[in-house]
Amino acid sequence: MDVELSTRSRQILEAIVEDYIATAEPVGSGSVARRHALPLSTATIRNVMANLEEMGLLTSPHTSAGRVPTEKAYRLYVDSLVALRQVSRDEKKLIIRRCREAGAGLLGILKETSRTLSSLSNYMGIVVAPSFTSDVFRHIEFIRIGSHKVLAILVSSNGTVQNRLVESDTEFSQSDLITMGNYLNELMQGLTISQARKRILEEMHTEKMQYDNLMLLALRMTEQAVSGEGDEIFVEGQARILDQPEFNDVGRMKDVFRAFEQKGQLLKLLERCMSADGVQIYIGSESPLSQSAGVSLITSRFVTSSNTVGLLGVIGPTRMGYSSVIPIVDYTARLVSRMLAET
Amino acid sequence: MDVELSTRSRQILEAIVEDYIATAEPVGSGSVARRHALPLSTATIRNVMANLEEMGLLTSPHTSAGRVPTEKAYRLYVDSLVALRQVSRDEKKLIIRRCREAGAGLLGILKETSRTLSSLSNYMGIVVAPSFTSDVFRHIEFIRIGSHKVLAILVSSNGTVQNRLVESDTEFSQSDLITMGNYLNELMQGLTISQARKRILEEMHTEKMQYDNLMLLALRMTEQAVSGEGDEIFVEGQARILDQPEFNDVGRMKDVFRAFEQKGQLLKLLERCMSADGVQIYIGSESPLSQSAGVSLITSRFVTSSNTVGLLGVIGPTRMGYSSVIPIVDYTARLVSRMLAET
DNA sequence: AAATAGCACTCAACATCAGGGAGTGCTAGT
DNA sequence: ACTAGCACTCCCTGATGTTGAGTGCTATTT
Repeated sequence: MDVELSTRSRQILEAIVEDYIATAEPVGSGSVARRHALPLSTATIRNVMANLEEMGLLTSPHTSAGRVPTEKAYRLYVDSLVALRQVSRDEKKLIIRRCREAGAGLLGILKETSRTLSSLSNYMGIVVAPSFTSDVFRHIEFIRIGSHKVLAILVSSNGTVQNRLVESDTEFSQSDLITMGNYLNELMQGLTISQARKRILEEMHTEKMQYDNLMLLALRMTEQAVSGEGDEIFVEGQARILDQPEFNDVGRMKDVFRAFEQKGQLLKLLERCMSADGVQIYIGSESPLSQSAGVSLITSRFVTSSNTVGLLGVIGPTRMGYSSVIPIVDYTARLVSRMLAET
Repeated sequence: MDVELSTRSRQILEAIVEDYIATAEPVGSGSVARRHALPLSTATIRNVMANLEEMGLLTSPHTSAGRVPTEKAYRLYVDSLVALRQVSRDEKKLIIRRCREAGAGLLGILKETSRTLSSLSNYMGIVVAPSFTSDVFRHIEFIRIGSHKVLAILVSSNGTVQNRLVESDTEFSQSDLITMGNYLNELMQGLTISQARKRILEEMHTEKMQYDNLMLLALRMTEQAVSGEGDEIFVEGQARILDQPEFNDVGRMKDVFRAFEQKGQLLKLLERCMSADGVQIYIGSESPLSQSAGVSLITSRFVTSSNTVGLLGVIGPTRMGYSSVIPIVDYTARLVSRMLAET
């Protein structure tokens, strides 16, 4: 499959990919010769281009138009042609500053980060917060709200707070709530949230519990608090991709926006990206979002102080400025990890 | 300015507005006669239409096209022509069910409500959560997270929880934190969050505080927790308006999406809508979002159990199905208020 | 044999033009 | 006071022609 490519072919392919990324228009032999000052005639370039087309690296929208890179070409480009730009000092500063300024807990930082990613890349920035359930339990607290309402507040190690309003038939005194809290804090000490949940379910079926109404209720309430869906995902800069010429077509635009309507779905798709370390690049149909075609995804994982892992990245058209976006995603992931580690 | 309109003129205007709402296309004298079975010839209708145009209620995009209602016409239509549809039993059921199912605290309900509004109206649903700062303080709690990090958790009467991670130079023991909590709970009892904030600032300058380092720190931390921006606004169903033919134009679409990018801005604009009771209708340039033209806004306030007030509504094109959307917004606001009152 | 120049060919894009039709305004007749 | 009739306007559609960027092939040069 992977035919050997001569240096010249590679040069030309690179030129075409980069031209196309820059202009969004099919690039012809003429433009390549002109813009890249290769010591070759257009005819020669045409020959090479014909080869590349045969190899499935280029297509032409119609006979008398230039060529457009295929996904395979982008893949090749990303794997072995692209010269990654350095993240500039200014960009670094911006990322750091934004991170600092957010400062309202983990989620605040992550939300701001998705903004930053979007504004630096000029595409959509996304951040998937680390799953709450894989974080380590830190503290639970019950606060009496009404006669039959209790607010359960659950804090995990990375400082994320989940709260759940729970109704119950019985009425609790404040001291009941404290007793319950102590008991449960003991019970879940050092476990992850999902382990804690399992432990609670076990405990609920213990014999002694059948007679301790109070504790049984406490367990029930905690179970509810602990079983939060609450995985957060931040998508920012959707309006930005409207500037991309490929989305001038209303139909395509709808596709993209539809895809981002239900974040639940999105979350499931993105989970696949979290398996590997380092920057991951998904081009077009490789991307888990493939339903809405023509979209590429560049992601990297980050870790929190409590060793849970989240995902951040950029979504844009396949025709994306890989050379600058890849380093930005990489740098941002490292930086966020570092920032969170300080916590 | 408000010239008397004959019954016939009003009938015709109503017909035109409704036709245009249904079809999004300039409506001519022919269609009016056909679709609404008026006992009039097209010529007569034409005369009337010419009058209406002169009054600034209609415009024609060009000589040989039909007429399109102006904002003024919509205003008139909404004020005195429209026959409001009843909210159907099914719709009511849906609203209630969605509300029930959400159930994860105030914000959960509101988020779901914005979804519901969007799906029932087929436009964008928006909900502005009641401002946290005007709610009544209920409880504050400090939880030790790291050696120099404390998580301050602030609960208000309607069950909303704000949490803020605070760093400090001093190290606190758990019992310190409890003392602080007790003191502050006492101090802010019965105040609204913004009153509480004022109280704290006063207290910080009290003479006795200058010597009680612990309490001074506690106040500082609380001040941070209390000064949260955290006003939430939910916008749902943005993709839906892409189906509206007026937004087939990419430029206009961009406008709208841009406007919704920074929710902070949006919030400020919407505040204006919260002054009056009942359903508010803003047509085109009347709407606080007027920058992105051609948009109407229908809102109504709702109240929580602790008497703070929020806003909910629908955003759509000026050519909006007022007859069904107005009752939906009205009903939803009432229902949400009722649901929250039960808390 | 590899690179180039030359040339005929293709095809989207743009402009031009005519016919059709929906709609209008006006006038004269009921 | 309404309606019928009619000339007129102007968008829309489709047909037609032209242009130009780009191609593939072939003969020629290096």
